Amino acid sequence: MATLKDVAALAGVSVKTVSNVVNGYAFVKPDNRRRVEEALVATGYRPNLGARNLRRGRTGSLALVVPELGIPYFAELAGLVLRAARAHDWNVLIQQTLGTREGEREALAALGPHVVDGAVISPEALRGTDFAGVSGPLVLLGEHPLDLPLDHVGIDNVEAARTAVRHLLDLGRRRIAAIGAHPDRATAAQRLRGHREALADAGLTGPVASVEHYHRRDGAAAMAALLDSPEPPDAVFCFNDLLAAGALRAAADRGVRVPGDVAVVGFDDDEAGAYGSPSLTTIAPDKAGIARAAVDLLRERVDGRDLPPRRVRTPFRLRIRESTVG
Amino acid sequence: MATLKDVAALAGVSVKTVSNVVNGYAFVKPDNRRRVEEALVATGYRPNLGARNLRRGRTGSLALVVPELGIPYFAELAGLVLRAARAHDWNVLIQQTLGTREGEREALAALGPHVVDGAVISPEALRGTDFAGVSGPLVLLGEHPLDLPLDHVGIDNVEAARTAVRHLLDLGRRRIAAIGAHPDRATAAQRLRGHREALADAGLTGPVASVEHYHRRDGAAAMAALLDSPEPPDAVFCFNDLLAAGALRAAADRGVRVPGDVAVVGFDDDEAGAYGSPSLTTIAPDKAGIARAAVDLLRERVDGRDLPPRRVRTPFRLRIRESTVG
DNA sequence: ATGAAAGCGCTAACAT
DNA sequence: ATGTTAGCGCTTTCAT
Repeated sequence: MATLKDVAALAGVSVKTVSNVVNGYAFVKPDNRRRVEEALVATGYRPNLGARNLRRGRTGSLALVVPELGIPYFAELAGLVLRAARAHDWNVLIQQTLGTREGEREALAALGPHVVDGAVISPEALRGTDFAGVSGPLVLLGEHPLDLPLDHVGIDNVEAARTAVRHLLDLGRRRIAAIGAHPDRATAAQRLRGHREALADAGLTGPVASVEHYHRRDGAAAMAALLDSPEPPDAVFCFNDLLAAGALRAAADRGVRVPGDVAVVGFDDDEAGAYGSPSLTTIAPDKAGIARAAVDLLRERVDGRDLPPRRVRTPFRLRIRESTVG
Repeated sequence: MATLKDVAALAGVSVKTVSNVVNGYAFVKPDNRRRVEEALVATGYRPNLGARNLRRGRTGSLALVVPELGIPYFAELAGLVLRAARAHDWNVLIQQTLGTREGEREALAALGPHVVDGAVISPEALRGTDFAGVSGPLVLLGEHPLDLPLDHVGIDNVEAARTAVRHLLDLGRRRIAAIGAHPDRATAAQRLRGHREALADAGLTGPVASVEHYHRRDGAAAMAALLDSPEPPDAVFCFNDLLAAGALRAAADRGVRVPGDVAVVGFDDDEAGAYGSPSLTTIAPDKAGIARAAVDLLRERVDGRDLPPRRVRTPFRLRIRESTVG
């Protein structure tokens, strides 16, 4: 692999001049420029980004930390972050945490200093203290009770959950369950609160099912238990579309009709939900907006502006489909 | 950020000794070791990986190049590659190509030399000549007619497609369509060939639908056209589960029963297919095996062994579900 | 406008 | 066992 020095030798100039040409510096004698450019192609020179970054003190990469790429919401989000990052000439390095605090701490540790310019992280179970040793700029996805001087971007989960449950109430449903409670996930607490508040406004309460993971399997198990209970619900609000997919399947397995016997609402707007039978009513966050905002925020931080922590609240909408208005 | 030099100064030793401690070199005087370790924690020292890699001539990262993370198969595969790479202390940098030749060439170019130690790439439309300027070790996912001295890992697509179509024939279906033909995708050609051959063995032929993308939308459109044709098929083999999901939806929209009127087989074994109604019969590749093999192969190449190009053929199985044997 | 040389933080060869 | 030093490839003063 040719280095600047090789090129300089071939062109008969100093490395400085070659560097100037490579970096588009304007004032290079035309004759030298030509010779350098020829040497550049002759050697097939490609800059060593590692060396350049070492010198510049930047890495050219950012980290994206998510629970799991197997969860469609995060896969889609990751794709959008990749796209947004490319606009800033950033490479993206992805880490999976599996949604555990341990995994999240490991991820934070693994990308110690100098490996990325900053990180976009979607924490599930992190405590404030876990951020102590963190090096670079950080943007948090989702709302968190963590009172840290960090940028956040995400939707209003409480309001979104309220919207979902109100939709069910408007449809005349009265026994509305929630599936997805989790002891130490911040978003779960918020969505649960939205569920509780919307019901309270109507003078109601509803059963709550906890899950260990946000996977289809867990949604199916929770739904099965709910349907087999003495007082089965006439509607279910699931905290993500995977849980909802499992719930739909459990209903089908029992011959329970959706939405006839029980209406189902999800959260995330995975494309799979739009194509299933019945198609899934869901809360649709603006994922592209989230990805873009997160990367832009990170860029500003990395550029060193000394800004106060910001919270960007992205919009969402309720997409009504067959699982509630078949 | 503390450097080796800072630590050395604080501990009153040379950088070499600190480096020895940091790198777990055995022979350090206990007293010095203790002092260095104290200085290490006192300064909160974290090695500058960029500098270390510059020196070692490695980057500590590998690239994974896939069409799109929005496609569940690639999202899941990416998650598995992430996991496999962690076992080798590799960070993974993901690039999306959107399945176009242009995107694939850009991805190859973007990760010029020095940014990754090597790449795992899942090419769709790449020609042999596009690999000319590639720097490091490369492992190709899927089988490709490209006659390049590169490692490949993937399943036998022709045989897998044959298996899918034979299953349909065994069920008594006689008009078996294929959805997913594409002019310049290597895997499409292979699956098409399997379809054709299995039918030919039974003295049959079947309609073939081309698609532009491998998305649900395209599957739905293709299925709609097939069902509306003068001689609708009694079975459909889709080249991935997304196309199959679209096909199932199109059938449902027309009141066509699956598998009663038309049986559907997919490819990839996305988990969504197992939970849908009807659940989807599909070809299930060993994704974890593919991810592991690819990363292991890359590791050997990076370690500089001068090996001949290898092809690892990973197993697959047919998962029979409701969409063919309701 | 360009060259010489220092230095980013680290590892490894060499010396002691 | 540990210190000294060169050098990975690049950018950037500082001269000229």
